[in-house]
Amino acid sequence: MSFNEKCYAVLRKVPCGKVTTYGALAKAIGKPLAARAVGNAMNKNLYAPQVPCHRVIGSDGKMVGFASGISKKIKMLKKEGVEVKNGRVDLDKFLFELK
DNA sequence: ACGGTGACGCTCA
DNA sequence: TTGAGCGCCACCG
Repeated sequence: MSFNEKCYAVLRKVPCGKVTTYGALAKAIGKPLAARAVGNAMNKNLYAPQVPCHRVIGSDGKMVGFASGISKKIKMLKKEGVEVKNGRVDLDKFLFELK
């Protein structure tokens, strides 16, 4: 089980209408400071349609990166019931507690 | 084994 | 409040 696989495993648990952050995800894996590495894993995204990488956002609730386009990402989230304002998400309400 | 790269995160100006 | 800088970790050539 390589690092990126763990990322996918945890991310896969995030339900619709909820989101998580790279930092939280990294922390859940056991590497609180590996947020960057997580992003790297998402970028590779070997498990493309299987993993909801669009539910992963920045620690401040701002969308970052995403090769497919931020706009599209926002669209998908809103579609799932996540309230997005100016490319921002209310972490207090939509941040999923990873365990 | 080494160095470069990147979908991050925090601090300081 | 926004922008720039520095430190992190894992993957790839």
